[in-house]
Amino acid sequence: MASDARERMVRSAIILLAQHGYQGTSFSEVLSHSQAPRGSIYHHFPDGKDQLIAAAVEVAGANAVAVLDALEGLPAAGIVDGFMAMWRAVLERSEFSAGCSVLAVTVSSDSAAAVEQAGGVFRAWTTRLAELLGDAGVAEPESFATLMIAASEGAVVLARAEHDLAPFESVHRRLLAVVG
Amino acid sequence: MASDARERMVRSAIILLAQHGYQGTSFSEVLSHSQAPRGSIYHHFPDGKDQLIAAAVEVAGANAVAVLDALEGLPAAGIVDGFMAMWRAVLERSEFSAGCSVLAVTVSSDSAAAVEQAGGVFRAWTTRLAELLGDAGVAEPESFATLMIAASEGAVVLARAEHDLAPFESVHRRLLAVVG
DNA sequence: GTCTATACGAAGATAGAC
DNA sequence: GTCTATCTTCGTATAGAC
Repeated sequence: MASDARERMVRSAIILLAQHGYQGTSFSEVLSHSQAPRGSIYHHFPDGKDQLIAAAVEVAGANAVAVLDALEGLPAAGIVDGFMAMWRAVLERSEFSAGCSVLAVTVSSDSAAAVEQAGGVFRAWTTRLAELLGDAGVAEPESFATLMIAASEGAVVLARAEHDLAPFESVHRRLLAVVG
Repeated sequence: MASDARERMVRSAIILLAQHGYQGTSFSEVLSHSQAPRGSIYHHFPDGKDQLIAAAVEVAGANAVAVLDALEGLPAAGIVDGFMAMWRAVLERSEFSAGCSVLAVTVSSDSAAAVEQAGGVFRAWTTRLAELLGDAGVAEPESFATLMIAASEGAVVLARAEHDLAPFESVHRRLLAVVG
């Protein structure tokens, strides 16, 4: 299928961003990872790399929102567990070689527009998570949602750097204690 | 002074890492930022970029440990405030263009050795912070220290992406509530 | 200890054939 | 819609003069 190539490239860009950051996500890497045909880069992304990265951030953001949506109606502890399980899966499946692609764009992109877009994604996550926590009866849901996003992002980085799930699990337990 | 050049280059590398990540910290950038003479790169860093980055991570790690040391003897809330003040200063002075250079190396370096070294720095911070918190009478000091490092690192990223100190301050307040 | 010059590869991007 | 070829710029690194 022809239009499959674009989707595969975006998906590969998300993975490569999560592993090696912005500059590590080169066209060559994306093409070899996605098995997409070389001549179709500027067909699908006429504005070049910026457009590819923007698509990747958008899709990565939407993916996490979908994970959050699936947690609707759960009690607070279930929401915490579900959200942390998503990040744990990233760490385990990649053997600590991948993290959050949106965070990677924030700290390693040279494009102000890309950072802005990442900020929008973080805001969307925080807003949706706060809704769920509020429905579950958590006090000050926005404040706890912000803590949860920040702590989980940081915990993923710590686990990656230390090649150890321990700091991630420690943060997970502490978040449960706070919300309990 | 001749031997000043090396120190200036390392200092510039720390700043550039915090702003643009690993690949954004090129020799050209480091040289123009540090005003160091071009011919002295491989004099001071015969092993090239890897050696420069390693020196930057080591110094950045030691700098934060020094900040922690200065908080010795304070009550728990003072330790939280002092640690968060360090990161707040980075965000404010850079107008949200800089974050943590050790985190940046973790997520955007292509060198496994550099990531290992970053992990060692995070461990050292956590250990020292846990000591201080334990002395201040905090229960489960290691677990809270890990949460604090993770949450502060994540909060810095959120504030950068959103160009707003609000998520950072929200996390700061929540950490105080947890420890208080 | 610092300089210039340069080698070599990889990056993003464009042109034009098919 | 995909291909090959090519351009330019930038990155790291080295050689050899001063």
